[in-house]
Amino acid sequence: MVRVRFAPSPTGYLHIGGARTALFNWLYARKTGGVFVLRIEDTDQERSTPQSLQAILDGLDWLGIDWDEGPRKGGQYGPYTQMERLSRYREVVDGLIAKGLAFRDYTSAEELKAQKLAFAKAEGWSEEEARRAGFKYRSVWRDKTEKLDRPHTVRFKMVDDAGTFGFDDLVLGRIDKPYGDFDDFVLLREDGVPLYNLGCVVDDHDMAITHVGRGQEHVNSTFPQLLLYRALGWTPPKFAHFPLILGPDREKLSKRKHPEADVMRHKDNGVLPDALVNFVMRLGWSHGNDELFTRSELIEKFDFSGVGKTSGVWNPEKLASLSQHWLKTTPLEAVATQALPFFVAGGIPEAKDDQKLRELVRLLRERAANLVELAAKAKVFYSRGVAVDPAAAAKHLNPDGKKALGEARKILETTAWEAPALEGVVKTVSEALTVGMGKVAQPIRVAVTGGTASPGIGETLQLIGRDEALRRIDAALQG
RNA sequence: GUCCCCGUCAUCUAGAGGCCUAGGAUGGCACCCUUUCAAGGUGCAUACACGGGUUCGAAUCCCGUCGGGGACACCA
Repeated sequence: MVRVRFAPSPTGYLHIGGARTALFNWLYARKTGGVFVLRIEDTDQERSTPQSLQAILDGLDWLGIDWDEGPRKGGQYGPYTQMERLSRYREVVDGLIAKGLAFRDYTSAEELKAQKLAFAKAEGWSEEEARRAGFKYRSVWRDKTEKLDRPHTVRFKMVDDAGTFGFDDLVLGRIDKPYGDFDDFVLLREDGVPLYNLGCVVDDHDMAITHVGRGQEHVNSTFPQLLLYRALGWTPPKFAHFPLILGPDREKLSKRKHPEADVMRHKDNGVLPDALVNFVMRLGWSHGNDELFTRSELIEKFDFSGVGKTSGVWNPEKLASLSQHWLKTTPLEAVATQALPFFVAGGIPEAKDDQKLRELVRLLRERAANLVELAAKAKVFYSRGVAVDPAAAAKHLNPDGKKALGEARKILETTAWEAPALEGVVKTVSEALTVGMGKVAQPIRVAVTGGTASPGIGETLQLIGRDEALRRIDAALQG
């Protein structure tokens, strides 16, 4: 039974990279009939907030990623929030200490920092560069067993071995590193709260996780984790490290530098969740030459073997293109429902979930890349009167244009107000005046919409409504 | 700096030694369609980072160089 997890820390909104990690894992669970666990890694007390947790849950909900165990759901392996599992970490750590595989380190943070600095100085590094001076920490307490009544961390006693160790990554292949590359790393802080490596390993084991899929930034932390599994006598899960998503500047997509890193920003931009999912999937995963995937196709086709190794750069044009595609192909009802808030927010407070909304969505979604654009184009169908673009007027409401418009107005007066009949008026007038249909349709379009671009003129007139359309034409004739 | 990962069109990628005069998608350009816009159709331009090997044959395997990214916390 496959059991995978997504383990965000609630320190901000749902990040695009996190969302894709969640997606890959979720897809794998759904494909294999396995279980998708949502675990909250809230051990960073400084930064974790309930609001962030909510934001992450909202993001997953919006994307349509549901979990089988975790917050709101429960499950037999709970609790699924790390701060509720403190006693378990303590228990595991005590066992490690008893076996001499971990130790209490009474070195204070200040002392440690001083050691680092001294080392850096000896190596010729400046104070700012101390963290990358290559300092490998071996505590003076690592072989001592006494228990003092003083604040201490618990550290893993790094194995001293000249050799290397490693693992077979499902996407990267074999990776090995020397033991000497690692510190006596911290398991438990002074306050008894676990660090990432400990919490992650204990929880993945306790929750019976079979596959750990995460971003490539975690490759290096896999090594200490591997050692922990060994020390605890547990079998490690399989690991799959996914390539990173880079911003347009080719650096890792970060909340700080890249606004597009926020999943919900795309919702606000009027992108459909299926479009964002499709886009983000193709960043780092492929299935032959396929580009478009429905949710069920993704479930059917996803596999870690299709995940690539190279980081992908965010491509807004492609997102826009996919956004438009999904806008056009998603069932009309669903699009209309999602469009309504954008109408209201976009200056059409009177918009309702009615026939008019659906008709507008049907016509306008062919011409918009997202719901924001769609709502903007819909505005003219609700307003009283319309502001005519001067450039459009100059081009199409010249004397010839007005003549055609006047002719059309006369016939419109007695025409049944339905798209096909209204469309026919254009033809009638163009034949009567022996001019092209564009010479008739464009003046009408400019008169009733204020601009040169709109859906078919018949549909446009019908949706604006007889009275309002004639009123706008009269205004244009007089202008 | 050290270690790890990666390196095919501008971008996302297909490609598992001959199927490749390297394919698809997005973007760009042109044309077609056309009452506008959009969509759609057709076509064009643009890539195997570089240098050595291995092989009858390399985008595919090996080595080196260069380039990019990531990790180096009592963050995750």
